[in-house]
Amino acid sequence: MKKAEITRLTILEQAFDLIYTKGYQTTSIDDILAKTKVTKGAFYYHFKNKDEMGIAIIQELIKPNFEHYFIKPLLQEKDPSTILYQMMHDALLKNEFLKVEYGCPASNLTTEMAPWNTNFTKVLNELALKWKMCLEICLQKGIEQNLIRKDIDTEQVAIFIMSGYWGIRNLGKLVNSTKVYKDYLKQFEAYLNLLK
Amino acid sequence: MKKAEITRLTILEQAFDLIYTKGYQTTSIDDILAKTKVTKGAFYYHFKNKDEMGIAIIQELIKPNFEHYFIKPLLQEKDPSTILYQMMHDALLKNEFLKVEYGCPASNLTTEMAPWNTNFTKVLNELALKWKMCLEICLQKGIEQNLIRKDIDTEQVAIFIMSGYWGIRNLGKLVNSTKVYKDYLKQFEAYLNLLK
DNA sequence: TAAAAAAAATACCAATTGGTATGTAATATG
DNA sequence: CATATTACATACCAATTGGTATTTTTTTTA
Repeated sequence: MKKAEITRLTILEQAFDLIYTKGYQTTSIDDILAKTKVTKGAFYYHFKNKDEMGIAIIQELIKPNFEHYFIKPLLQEKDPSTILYQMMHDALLKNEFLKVEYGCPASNLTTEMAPWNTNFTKVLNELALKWKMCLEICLQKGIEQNLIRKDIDTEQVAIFIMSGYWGIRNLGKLVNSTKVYKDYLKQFEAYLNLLK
Repeated sequence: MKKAEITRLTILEQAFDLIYTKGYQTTSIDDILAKTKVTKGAFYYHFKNKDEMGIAIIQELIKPNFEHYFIKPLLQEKDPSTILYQMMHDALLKNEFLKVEYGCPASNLTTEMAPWNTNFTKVLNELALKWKMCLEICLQKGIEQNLIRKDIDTEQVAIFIMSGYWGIRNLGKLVNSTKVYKDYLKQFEAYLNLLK
């Protein structure tokens, strides 16, 4: 790996940490420079401006993690309710990338940026849409294999699952404890049984 | 109503609008002054600083609305599943205070402020806790009246309901359409039937 | 190894931020 | 009606913000 690439990646990773813990707007470029020990010249050599860096963080750090924990599991050849429970369980309790006290990075950014920054929202929307689509595909396959009831509306179910995830992340952040995750998972399991 | 009180309330209401639509940090005091046509002297006569105003908005504007839509319905003498569905339905579709494209003000503030402002988080946490408690009380009464299964864990259910609400607010904000609210409500109804 | 291009360092800047100091008008009170 | 207090107005400020211009160092390439 080239030295320049390392610099760039360092900026992205450390900036992600700051933004994830403090929020995008409260993280100043000077904060990032102080943490990375990179100079302003180097920073602006790699990124046109702060927002471009923010988008790069989503694309190059958040997205891969998202693919791993939220998309890949859905493509397995197992029965959907097992898959969905496993996905939720691992996303909440096995993902060391995410910390309960800081919530979900993508959800945080959505809330913070949606009202005034369309670039961020566009990228985040793509992630959400992909997740929804894959959830639906997973459910549809289940229907075809008689593992899921035929009369469910896959879009409705996908939306219900997504909102549950985002919400519990937010609640976890508020109370700062994984206890709520575990409570949530129990009810999620009960809900999934409805689909069979 | 005294003139000074009107000034104060104007600031709170207009500032709420700005913060709800743009976020707390992106709303500057000068923004608020421009919108309200109040001078800086007047502003700082009524509020010690920006954060004190923020807290006042939660206590004096958000909280009453919250009590009306999220607490009061729960105290009715009806069967819980009807109450809960009605509460969710009205909160999402009947509350003109809240707009789909801007999400839930309390949830927005939680996400934005939690990592770095303990004052805000404390007040918001109180709201969340009260909601949870009242949800549990509502369910407990249902159990005693044989309207709700005895074997449910009221805390778990309360947590599941809360996260669903927050999540769907976030999703609504992302896609900017009440369609997801309606989809969500359908599945919420199905989930509530599980409790009977 | 010299020139060119890439990468990084340094110094600077205008705009905005939340907040203060001080002055003045309006209102209440005795 | 005099005085005190409340309510608001104006002008100012230090700190921070994202960003730029310029120079220097490092690396690549011919």
